Amino acid sequence: MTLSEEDYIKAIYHLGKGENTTVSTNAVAEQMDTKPSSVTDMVKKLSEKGLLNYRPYKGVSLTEHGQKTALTLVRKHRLWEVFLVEKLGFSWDEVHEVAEQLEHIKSEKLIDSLDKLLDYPEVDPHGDPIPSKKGEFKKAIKKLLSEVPIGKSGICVGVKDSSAPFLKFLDKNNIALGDSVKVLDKEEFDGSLHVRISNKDIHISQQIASNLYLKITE
Amino acid sequence: MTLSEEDYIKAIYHLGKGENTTVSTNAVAEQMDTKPSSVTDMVKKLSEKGLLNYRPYKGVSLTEHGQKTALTLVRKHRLWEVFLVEKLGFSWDEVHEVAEQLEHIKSEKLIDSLDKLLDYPEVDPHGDPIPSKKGEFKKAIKKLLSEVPIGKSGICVGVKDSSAPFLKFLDKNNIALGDSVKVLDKEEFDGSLHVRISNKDIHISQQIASNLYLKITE
DNA sequence: ACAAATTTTTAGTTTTGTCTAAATTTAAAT
DNA sequence: ATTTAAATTTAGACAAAACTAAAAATTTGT
Repeated sequence: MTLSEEDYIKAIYHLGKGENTTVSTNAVAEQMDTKPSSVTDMVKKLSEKGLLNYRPYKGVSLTEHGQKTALTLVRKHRLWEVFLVEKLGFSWDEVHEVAEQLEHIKSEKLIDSLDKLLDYPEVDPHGDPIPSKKGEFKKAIKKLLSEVPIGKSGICVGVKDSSAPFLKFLDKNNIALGDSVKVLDKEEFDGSLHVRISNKDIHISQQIASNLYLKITE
Repeated sequence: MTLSEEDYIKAIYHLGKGENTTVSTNAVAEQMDTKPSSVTDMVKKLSEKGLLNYRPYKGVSLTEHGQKTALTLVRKHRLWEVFLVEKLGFSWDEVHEVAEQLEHIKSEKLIDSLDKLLDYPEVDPHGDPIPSKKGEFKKAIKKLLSEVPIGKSGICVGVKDSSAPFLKFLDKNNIALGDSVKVLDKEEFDGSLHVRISNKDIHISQQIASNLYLKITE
């Protein structure tokens, strides 16, 4: 598999949102930041290789084999993201670009050892689940803080908005990846929340709450 | 810099043995496992980019800029090798192929953080020195055990021959990377050695001794 | 249902890095 | 000092992956 082929497989996987939906040539072109005609060419090649089901004018979907390939790439990408944050002190918004490169490294032993080093994490720094070696994974274990019901707790696993001002806010309030968060109360009229984060009670606006992802624990 | 360009720079660097010698087109072709005509093309391109000094029929050498680029690549390659051995449990002979891929990852922050994680190592698992961020490094600090004089000590940093039987021998005799070795005595007639490794005295044949590298400490 | 708009494909180029075969330059040998 | 051999370069072609412009198929609006 070339680098470019892998990128197409991943793009098609993500456009199908993990489900195995059929996606359009145009959608792939936009995702890949390329032209539809280029997509047609590549899609033909990949369907000849047995990775895609392609019907002209009708769109593409991943074959079993393509699905497996995509999951392996997602697994690699997300494990590297965990590594960058946990072991090298990268912040959430810095990891993507580097992981995008690292996910193409070919070595099964490398990725299995990395998995072990990181103690088999289940989610990446954005709260997205990491497929197992066999390609299985739990999905949608993360929720926006604003959608967590009163009384429930979770672990802070990611942000939706990774702009500097937002990250600065989190920093100022000592909110970090991995922190345990419990929703104590909600204000009806403005949607703001009272939460407990590492034994401190703080008041959080609706805007903030709708940009912070939790992995629900209880 | 493309992947291929980086590979040429590294090949030319290694052929010049770190010194800035002029190397021939044919030598580069052999090293890169490609044809001399391909080398000519690439070498022209790289000299236009200011990385190589090229005179037709006379060979190539690295410019200042090329030298710097090569050292950065070597630094990345060797740091990744240390990572693979120290953090992921790879053996000496498994690291090269993977490091060959990892060295192309582009992120200064990544490599600096890795350096820190590994506690700023000075040599890679084969005993070769790791250039600093600025491109400085000590050279030739490793010696074959067979060339270490009686009474001197060193740390086991690498092997010349990484065949399975040899590595198995090392394993059986509890010789591992990082072990401290002292040369006690030499037999004149067969070149075999009496050495002390982690408080055990053992007898080592000339063949073995001439395949084991030490970093001399005293 | 049919014309217009949109999407997708085809055909023909381009760039990067490679190759083969032929030509040229340099080095070696008598 | 020629001739021969070896090394190197040039010329022309090819595969991968992209692009542009034009043609064909599909979808949409009325």
